[in-house]
Amino acid sequence: MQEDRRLAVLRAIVEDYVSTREPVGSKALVERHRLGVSPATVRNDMAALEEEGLIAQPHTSAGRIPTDKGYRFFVDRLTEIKPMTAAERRAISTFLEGANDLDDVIQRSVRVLAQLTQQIAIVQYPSLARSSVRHIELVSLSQTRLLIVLILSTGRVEQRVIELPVELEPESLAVLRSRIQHAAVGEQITVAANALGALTEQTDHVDRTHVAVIATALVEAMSNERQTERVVVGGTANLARFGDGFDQSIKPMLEALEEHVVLLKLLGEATSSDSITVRIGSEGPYTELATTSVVATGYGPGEEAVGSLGIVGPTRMDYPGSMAAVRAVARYVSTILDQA
Amino acid sequence: MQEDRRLAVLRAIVEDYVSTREPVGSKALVERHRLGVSPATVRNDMAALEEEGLIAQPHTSAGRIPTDKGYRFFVDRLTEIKPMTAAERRAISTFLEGANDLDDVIQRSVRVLAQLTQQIAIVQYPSLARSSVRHIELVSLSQTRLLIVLILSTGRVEQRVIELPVELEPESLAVLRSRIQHAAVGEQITVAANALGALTEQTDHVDRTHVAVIATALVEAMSNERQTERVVVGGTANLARFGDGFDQSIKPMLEALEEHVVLLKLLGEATSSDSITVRIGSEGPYTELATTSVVATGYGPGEEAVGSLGIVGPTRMDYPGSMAAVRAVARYVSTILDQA
DNA sequence: GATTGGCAGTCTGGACAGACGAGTGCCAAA
DNA sequence: TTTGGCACTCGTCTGTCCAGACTGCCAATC
Repeated sequence: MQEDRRLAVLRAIVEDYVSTREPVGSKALVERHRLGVSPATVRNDMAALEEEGLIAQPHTSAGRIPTDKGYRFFVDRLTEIKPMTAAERRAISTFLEGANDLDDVIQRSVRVLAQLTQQIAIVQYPSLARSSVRHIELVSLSQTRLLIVLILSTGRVEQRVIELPVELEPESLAVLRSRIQHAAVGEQITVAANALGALTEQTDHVDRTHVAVIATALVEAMSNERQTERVVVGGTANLARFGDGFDQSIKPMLEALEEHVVLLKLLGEATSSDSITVRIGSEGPYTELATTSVVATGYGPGEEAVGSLGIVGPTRMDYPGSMAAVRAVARYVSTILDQA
Repeated sequence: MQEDRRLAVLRAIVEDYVSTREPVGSKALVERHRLGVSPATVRNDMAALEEEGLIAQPHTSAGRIPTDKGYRFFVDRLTEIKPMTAAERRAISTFLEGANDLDDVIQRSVRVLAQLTQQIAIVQYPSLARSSVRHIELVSLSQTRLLIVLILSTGRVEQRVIELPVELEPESLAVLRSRIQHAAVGEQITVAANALGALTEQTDHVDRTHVAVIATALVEAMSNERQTERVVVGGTANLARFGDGFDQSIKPMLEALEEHVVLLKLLGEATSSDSITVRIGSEGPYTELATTSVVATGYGPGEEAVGSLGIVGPTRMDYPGSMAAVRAVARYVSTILDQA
C-alpha cells in the first residue's frame, strides 16, 4: 500500500527530473502529479527512498534526484517500453528503405536513431562471423601482383592487393580461381577458411606457394577483427544539448567517441537481438563515463545478433523513449539486412 | 621603418594571442618580444593598427586581439610555412604506410592530421573523375539477380545488386562479362561510361535489355556524386580543448561536422594540390562558423587534385603549423595513392 | 499506524558593492 | 619620433546579504 505509493513517487521523481533537469521537491511533486497525498507524506516517502539509496539530494535543503540505482529500479520495474507511434514507424522505414548499400544502411540507421532519441547514436558494422562467402575474384594486375576481392553475404566487400613471389601464368590463374571459388563460395566464413587451408595442403608443389599466399590473404580478410572494429557515430551535435554539468564530461565523451574500441566495449554486452541492454552511469568500467548511460541491443536476421547498435547519453535521459527507438531501429535494420 | 615595426607588433600580437588566448597589452608585448622600444611606442603602433582594422579590443581597457583581417594579413604577408621536423615527417610516413586499403589510408590521414595540428581534421574521399576501371565483375545470385562489382584504380570498390527483367543463362553471362570487361577495363571512367553506352547500342535485341540494365548500373556507380560526398572527420575531441567563448559555438560546429555537405563546401575551394587555401572566420558563407578558420589543400597524384583535406579550428589557431601539417599530410597521401 | 499541517533550520543562487589591476589614451618632454 | 607619466575606464574577483526552496521533525488528526 504505502510501498506502491513510494514507487509512484520514485517514478514521478525520475520523470520530473528527466524533463526539468532540476532536483525535484515534495511540493512540486504533488502539484505536477496527482498523488492524492500531501507534501509532508511525500517527504516521508522520500526519506525512505533515500534510505534505500534510490534517490539522493545534491545538498541539504535541495530537492531529490535519482541515483544510478534509482534509474536502474525505474528501468527494470517501473516502466514499459512505450511503442512507437505509427508516424514514427513510417518515418523509420521509409528513411531506411532508401538505402541501397550496406554503408548506406548503417549511415542512415545512425542518423535516424540520433534524430529519434536526440542522443548520440552508435551502430556497429555487422560481424562477419555468421556471414557466408558470396564470391571470390582474383584479378591479375601484373605478372606478380594480384588483386583479391572477397564478397560476403552481408554485402561487405573486402579487397587486397598481394605480391606473388613467383610469376603466375594466366592459365594457372584460371585454374586456381575456379578451385578456390569451388572450395569457398557459398560456405560460412569459418568453414571457408578451413577449406582454404585444406586446399593448400592438397596442392602439388608447383602452385603451392601461390595457393598459400592467396589463401592466407583471404583468410586474413575473412577474420572479423577489422570488420567488427568499425562503428559509426552520429548525433554528436546533441552533446551540446545535454548542457549542465555535462560540459565538464564533454571532453572524455568526445574522446570516447573517437576511440571506437571503447564504444565497441559499451555495445559489446548487447549480444542478443531480442533484449535491450541498459547500462546506467557507473555500472560500466569507464569512470570517465560515470554520468552517461548506454541503451543498446543487437540486430541481425535471426535471433542471434550479427551486430549491435544503441545510443549513449546522460544518465538523466528518457529511458522508455530511448529503449523504444533503439528496439524499433534494430528491428528495421534486421529486416533490411535480411532481404538484402 | 615605423611600418616595419608595426608589422612586427602585429605578428607579435597574433603569436601571443594564439598561445595565451588572452588579449595582449603593450607592456606584456615588450616583455615577451625584444622589440627594442617602450610600451608607449607600442601603444601608438597599436592605435594605428586598430585604425587599419587589423586588431581590436574586446572592450575598453583590455588588450588587443587580432581581427579576421589581421589574421589574413598575418597569413598572407607575415609568415612562412615552417617545414616539418624530420621526426614529424617520419611519424607521418610510417603511420600512413601501415595502411593497406583506401579506407585505411583515409582513416589514418585524418588521425595523423588531427594529432599533428590538435584541431579537427577532415579528409575527402578521392574523386572518381580521374581514376580508371581496374576490374568489373558480374556475379549471378539467382537467375534474375545479379551482383555487380566495380573496382577502380584508386582502390575504391562499388557494388550493386540489380534485378534483371528476364532470366539470364550462365553462358550468356560469361559472354556478357567478357564483353563488358573488354569494353571498360583499363579505361578512365568517363571513357568507360561512354564505351558501355556504345556497347548497348551494338548489342542485338536478345541480350540488349540485359546489357542496358547492367551498363546503367555501372555508369551510375561510376558517377562520382556519391563518392565525393564522402568525408571523414576526426579529432573532435580537440573541440573541448578550444575552450573559451568557443563553448557557445560548439553546437553549430558539431552540427556542421555532421553535415558533410557543409564540410565539402568548406574544403571545396581547395582544388589545386600545390597551394593551401586558408579561410578565416567570417570570410566564408556560414555565419555560424564566423569564429572558425579552415586550412585546406588538394591532394592527388598529379598536379590536379582528386580530393581535398584540411583542418578546421578557431580563428585563433597556429596558422603556420597547421598549414605545414596540412601540406605534409597531403603530399604523403598523394604519393601513397600514386603507388597503390 | 498512517497522514497532515506547521515550524524552525539549512543551503544555494543571484544581486550588489567595493577593491583591484590591467590597460589605454593623451600630453608634454626628450 | 620616442618616451615617461598620469588620469581614467572597465572587467574581474571577493565578500556580503537576502530571498526562496526544501527538508526534518513534532504534535495533532483521521
